[in-house]
Amino acid sequence: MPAKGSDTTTVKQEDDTSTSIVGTTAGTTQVNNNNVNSNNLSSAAGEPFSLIEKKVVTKTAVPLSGTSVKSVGTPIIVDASDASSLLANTGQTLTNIVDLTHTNDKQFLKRQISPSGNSGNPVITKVIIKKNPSTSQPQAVPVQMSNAQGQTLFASLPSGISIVPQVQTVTQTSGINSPTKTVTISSQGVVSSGGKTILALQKTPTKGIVPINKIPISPIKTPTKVTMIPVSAKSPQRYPTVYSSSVLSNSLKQPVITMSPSKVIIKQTPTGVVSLQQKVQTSTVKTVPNIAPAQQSIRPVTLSTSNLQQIQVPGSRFTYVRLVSPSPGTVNKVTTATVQSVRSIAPASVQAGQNNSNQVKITLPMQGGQLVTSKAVTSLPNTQTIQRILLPAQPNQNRSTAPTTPSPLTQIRPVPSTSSTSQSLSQLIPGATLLPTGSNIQGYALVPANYVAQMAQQQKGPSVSNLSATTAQRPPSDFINIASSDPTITANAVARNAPNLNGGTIEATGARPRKPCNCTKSQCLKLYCDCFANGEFCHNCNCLNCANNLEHEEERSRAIKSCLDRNPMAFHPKIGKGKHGVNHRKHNKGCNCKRSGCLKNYCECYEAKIMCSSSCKCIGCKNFEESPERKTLMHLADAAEVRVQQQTAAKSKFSSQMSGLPSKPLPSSNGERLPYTLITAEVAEATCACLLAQAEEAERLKMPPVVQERMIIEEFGRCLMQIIESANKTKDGT
DNA sequence: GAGTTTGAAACT
DNA sequence: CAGTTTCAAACTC
Repeated sequence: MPAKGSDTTTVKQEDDTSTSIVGTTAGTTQVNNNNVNSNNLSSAAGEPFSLIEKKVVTKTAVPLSGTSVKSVGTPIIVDASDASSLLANTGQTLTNIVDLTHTNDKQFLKRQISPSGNSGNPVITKVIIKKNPSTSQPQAVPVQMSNAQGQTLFASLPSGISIVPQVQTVTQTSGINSPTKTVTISSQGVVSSGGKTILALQKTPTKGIVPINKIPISPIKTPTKVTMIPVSAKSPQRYPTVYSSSVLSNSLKQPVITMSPSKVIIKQTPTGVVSLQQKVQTSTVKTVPNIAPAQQSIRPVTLSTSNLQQIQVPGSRFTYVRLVSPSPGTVNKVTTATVQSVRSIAPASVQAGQNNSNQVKITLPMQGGQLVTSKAVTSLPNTQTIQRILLPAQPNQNRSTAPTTPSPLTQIRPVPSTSSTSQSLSQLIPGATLLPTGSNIQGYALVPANYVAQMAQQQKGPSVSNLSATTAQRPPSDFINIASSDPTITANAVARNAPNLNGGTIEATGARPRKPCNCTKSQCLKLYCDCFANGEFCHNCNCLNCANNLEHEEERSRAIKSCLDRNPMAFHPKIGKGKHGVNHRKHNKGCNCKRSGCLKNYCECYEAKIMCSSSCKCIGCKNFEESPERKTLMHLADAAEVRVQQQTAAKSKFSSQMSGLPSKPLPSSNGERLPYTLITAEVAEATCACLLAQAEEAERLKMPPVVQERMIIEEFGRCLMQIIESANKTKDGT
């Protein structure tokens, strides 16, 4: 479905991994899929251009359930003029971006380009890197696009970064039996296909394009190269942060895209960095596995002239800067703007002012339809040294049943630790934590994910202003990692993070109850440490000599790299989908149990509540479907769970009954404390008798034990009520 | 809470 | 890749 006014490029493609996402001329992007749960701003799609106000949607595609699309990447905006050199410089090749890697079809790229002689209209060239049909070498395919409206939508970006002010739709024909697929390139250059957000390369705006500032998306040293936006996928599961060794490795050196001869995979790094991962000799865009819908969208980002708060970590040579929303609103609002994710794609829009205005109004859809809007000074000086935009980290999770509660937005941005950064920092997303460029881990920083909620919790609900003030002085230990606050999220370490973390309670802030680690020797920098394995900072843990925090960021980064060197999949979820889909989870690596029969939590499969599979190398496994031992355990577990639930319910009921009563003894007129003074031995005895009678009655009715318990407890509640009533009557003389 | 068991991770 | 060691969680008492 070509967007109105957009050019259409038809691509014949054999691969059918794509569905369609259609953008509009307004720059909004709408996922063309019924499954899309766009909870807000979806109506914005199709909005025509306006000279007064333009909308640019920056978002990732919503995963499309029921499609085969697995990979949802990150829109990457690259200066087309640099594309070739980028490839050359990296010594690698980039071929598969939109999966346009077909080599034998002259129709590979049927371009229907608007007349370039569209006088007065800016002509923008987009470049898609694809495989050269004849040489199989990567090449940049420029696609000219003209703005049908002849309007300038985008102010100038930092040199090299551009936004194509209109959407281009690429229709893919996936072979004879495959339906036509559409790939749409949104106005930000986000190439999306079926929930996949794919790399788009765009040329710097040509003459006539009005500069705009945008969310900083550029490497510090080469401030225009890469934009990374959250990865998403269709699976309802949420999975741990994906660490990419190659990316990390590269990132530790140069902020460049990691590319491979055949594919670029946009992934997340350990620190939540959305990044790219190599994958060789594969023709399809690889899935970032099992990221829940909640993770699939770009977190709402509000550009604002936020207050910048520099955080000087004692003993650290880093200067951290974080943004705090200048809004005098509520904590919730700040939290929303900072860390909240949206379940479905909620397109954020950038509303550009009049041409040449250097203000951009960013409207960001928030969960629940709430919009947070703020104005931002958008001039992004070319001298800015922001190296990379690290967009929201995806929380770690491997439980398919995990609800998609908001996960924290985490952002990592290296910045120079000089005062000159203030201006550019003004565009940072609230909550961002910045690393100085001087760091040899520049390009990475650790973002205080969820810190707002944490602070709210720790500080017993401070106001926003307090939040802001205190944030600046918070020690790094208060910054937690990029992991999710999802109460049910479990992290990468599969088994250990199975369901009932911290007893299954959910923190008051809604943050996931994270089980504190107790590491003593690993400094929490090895995979032994669950926090580390989950891509999280230690926080409120019991570990000794912990280095899994901001204060040891370099060390931590090295450790991550080391882990990835050993095992590139080290930070991948251990539990993946089995052959039969989401409902058949499977331990990717399999367990290796010898003595536990795979029926204890030592076993990662068992702990993850999945059965052992052919991948397992366990001995004496009893964790299979027909295992009587397993069934027995399951029944026991179920019974226990029911019992706990009933007890909880009974407690709750009792509490509600008691809620109307004085919480502490009220002094009576004569100094007595009623009704408590009435609980004499006789009263207690009578109460016991009532309870016994109730127990007998329950037994006579042959109620299940749990029901009997409940009956007795309820009887006890009634007794108490009677006692209290009697006390009150006595007190009142009635 | 201390000690033991267990299996993944790390190491050789 | 296999064997061994280290480690921290799970478990037992």
